[in-house]
Amino acid sequence: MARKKNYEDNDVIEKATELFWRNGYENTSMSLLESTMGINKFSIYSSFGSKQGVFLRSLRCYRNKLSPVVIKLKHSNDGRAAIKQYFYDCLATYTDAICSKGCLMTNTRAELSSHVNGETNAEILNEIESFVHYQKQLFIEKLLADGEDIISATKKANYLIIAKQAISGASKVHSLHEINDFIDITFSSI
Amino acid sequence: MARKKNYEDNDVIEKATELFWRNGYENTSMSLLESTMGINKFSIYSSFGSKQGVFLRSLRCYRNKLSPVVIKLKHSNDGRAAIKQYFYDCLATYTDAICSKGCLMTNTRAELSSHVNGETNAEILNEIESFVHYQKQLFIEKLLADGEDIISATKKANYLIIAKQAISGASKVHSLHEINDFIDITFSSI
DNA sequence: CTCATTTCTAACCAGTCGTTTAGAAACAAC
DNA sequence: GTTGTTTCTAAACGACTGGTTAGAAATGAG
Repeated sequence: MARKKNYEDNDVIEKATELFWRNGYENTSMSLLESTMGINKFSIYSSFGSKQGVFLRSLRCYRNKLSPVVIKLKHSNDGRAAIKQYFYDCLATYTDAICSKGCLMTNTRAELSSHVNGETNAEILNEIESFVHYQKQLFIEKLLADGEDIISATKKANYLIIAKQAISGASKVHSLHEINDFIDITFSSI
Repeated sequence: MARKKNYEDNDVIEKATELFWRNGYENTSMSLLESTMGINKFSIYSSFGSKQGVFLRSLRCYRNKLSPVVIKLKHSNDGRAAIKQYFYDCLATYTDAICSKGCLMTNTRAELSSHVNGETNAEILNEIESFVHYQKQLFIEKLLADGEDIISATKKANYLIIAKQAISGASKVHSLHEINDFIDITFSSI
């Protein structure tokens, strides 16, 4: 029984996600969020509470973007070949027409983990950590299905987790050629 | 024929380096630099011109810290075993009593390469890029000495450059155990 | 239409950012 | 001791930060 708001939460979060993805958390200001989301600070704060609230919703939005690729890996029967394909699929999501933005979660973990103001960002980092853990379990699952024993599957999963993070970072500063070299050799060794 | 300044440039830069290394460029404010370097803003600006000036001197200071490790690699005759040792040596410099700060150059490249205000930071990024290039040439040199042909040596050097950057990032969020798994498998495949 | 409720605009908050500057303090040459 | 030069302290600069708020505008219920 009152005025209706003229925007959809999911629509404006979609735009915020793109912005955080490109700029990082700290380097995305509220005024930049205002202009990009197309609503002003009052609306942002009344809908999402805080800058961190916007970011948490953006993280969820990002995971949704990623989920088809993750599901494809989960349901695949190709063992480590499926993991290699997963690497390529993820790499494709990092890159748009202009440049590579890397992985939003990997970027954010690198950005926030060094800060000492840990308490404030703990919720964000927990979300990311739990995804990384899920991803690692998927890797182990695929390696076991490929005939690996649990010891070496775990060791190789540790390797692959770090290698996948490397691709996120490298996609921003290296050529596609160099990254393909990296993926090739990464999977030639496991 | 005037007042003498009561600090040594190299001494205060040493402290600034530690600070940038731990916090990153953007997250190190001038007032934090003031208190850590032990001199006030006037002195900082008259000695180093700007925040970026302080950082460029800090980068040089960091390279000096790293140089014995690089020289050790350069003069070694152990081929890829020397590169593996170089990885361990670098990893050791990333970690102090409290935590791992990663590699200052790798951290900085990741932090600044995404910003669109590229012009301002171009000088910093150029310095870093030239070091990465030199490092890659060293890797190629060692692989060639190990009997590799130039094509595969180059491909493997691309792989190693990205792997080494991965260690910098991973050292901040993964256990030493996981990183050792990573280095082991990295060198088992080349 | 009236009225209560919600969303909107736009100004404002205190705090911090990198940088500058006026003036006091210290020093070397005379 | 005076003078000229440099370094120091400390306050201030405008621009920006994340966040708040008063009041106008819009809406649905009676």
